[in-house]
Amino acid sequence: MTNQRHSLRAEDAIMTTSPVDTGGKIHTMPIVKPSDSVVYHQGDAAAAVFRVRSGIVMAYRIHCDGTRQITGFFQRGEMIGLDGDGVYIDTAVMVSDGRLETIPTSSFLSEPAIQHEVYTSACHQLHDAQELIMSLTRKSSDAKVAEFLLHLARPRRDGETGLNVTLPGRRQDIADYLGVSAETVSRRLAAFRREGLVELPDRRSARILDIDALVARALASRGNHGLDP
Amino acid sequence: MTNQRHSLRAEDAIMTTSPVDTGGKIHTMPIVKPSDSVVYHQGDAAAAVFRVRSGIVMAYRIHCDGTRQITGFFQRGEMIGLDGDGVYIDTAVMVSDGRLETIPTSSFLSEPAIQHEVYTSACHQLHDAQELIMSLTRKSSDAKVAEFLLHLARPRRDGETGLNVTLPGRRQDIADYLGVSAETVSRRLAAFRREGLVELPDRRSARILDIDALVARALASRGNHGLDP
DNA sequence: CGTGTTCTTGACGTCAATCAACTCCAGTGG
DNA sequence: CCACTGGAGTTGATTGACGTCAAGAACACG
Repeated sequence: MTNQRHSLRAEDAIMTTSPVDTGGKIHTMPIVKPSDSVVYHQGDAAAAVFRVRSGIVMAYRIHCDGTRQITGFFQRGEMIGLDGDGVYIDTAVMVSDGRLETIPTSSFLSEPAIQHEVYTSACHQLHDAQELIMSLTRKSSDAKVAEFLLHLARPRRDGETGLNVTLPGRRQDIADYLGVSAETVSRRLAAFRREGLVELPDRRSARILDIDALVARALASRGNHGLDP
Repeated sequence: MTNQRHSLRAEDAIMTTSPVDTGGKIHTMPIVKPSDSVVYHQGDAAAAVFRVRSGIVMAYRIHCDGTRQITGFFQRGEMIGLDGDGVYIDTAVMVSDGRLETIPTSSFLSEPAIQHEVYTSACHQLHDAQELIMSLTRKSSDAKVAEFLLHLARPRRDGETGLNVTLPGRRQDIADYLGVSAETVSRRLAAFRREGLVELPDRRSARILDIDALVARALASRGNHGLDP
């Protein structure tokens, strides 16, 4: 129903799944991954988790009816590839060029410190997933898009009057993350532009002009078009 | 917007937060918790995780606008109270009488086996949260309710022609889990009853009569009322 | 400059929230 | 035993938001 073309170069996955084991040493050197390459596939045996060193990674799952749900965008410092039963629960793809650190699952069975770090990361992601659930079910499409822009702006604020954000993917990618249609994303962005809340210099970037107004839009829940009494 | 009355007896929480530390022994005796009592509160310092021994526990979060999102129902063997930063990320309440095992967080710093078990549980919950995200955003209310009934029936199948499930909470609770209104839950259940898919002996239980038809309804995505070609 | 992809914009239909009655209990007290 | 009460559930009518379909515009590619 959504997009069937996942635009992934499958051959890139080869260099991924082989964990870099530097002769007994557990901590591994970062591997370079080009844009659009697959980090790991949903359902594959989970040999390692990865820590993002640079670039943006997106994780998604394919529904039985072919629709795609993007479960998260990950940046520097975040862990991806967590599993519970030795199998990856989602697919991870590079959205831009970047570097990843490989941490074999065998290593954190022996090293409690690493295990604790991975555990903490899992809890954070659980927290994020629950936040996403709140957003997806209780917010209007308007609020979803507004919140999404603010979420992107949070880590990278330029101290200027406006905030520049690079949109991680096409309209359809954003739509698959927010659980709306691509047309709706387009409509809401256009509305924000018309009202002077954002500028849209090109397809992959946005510039926030009125952050307070955007925050107000992000907080509004279903059918709530103003402030509460 | 949803319900403000959380019907919780706050005084019950007292016996909860004190972890049962039997003189240096880490594994703890189960504590008895009556229905509607609070296991822990969102935002409280996370002193322990809990394993459910009997009864049903529900976890929820309160949105800034007062709406409630139930993040899960937990039964025997499942872990609750996971955190990443020493603070509970949701509130847990007993839906029925039950017993809980208390596992102080301090203990699984020293015991890797426990930590690994908690980590595995965190990953499972992450998996469940992502499944919930898929359901919430891509499915019709019809499919949500059907899937919910099947989810409840999975752990406790009676080998008979019909499957009896006890509904964990009122209509509003189910609604807050599925991200729909209570009226919609009522309507969908009534529709299933009218079509002979389920029986509703009383308010807190359901009996699945035609599980295949229910599965078909659960798989249907938005606007898909029949089979695919 | 042609072709395919991505984005935008409009028209229309549908599903579910909302509001509002009404019913159905469980508990309470006369 | 029955009226009263309040919460839970059901059902109907209405409305709005968003998905879908479709056509066009903007952009990227060779």
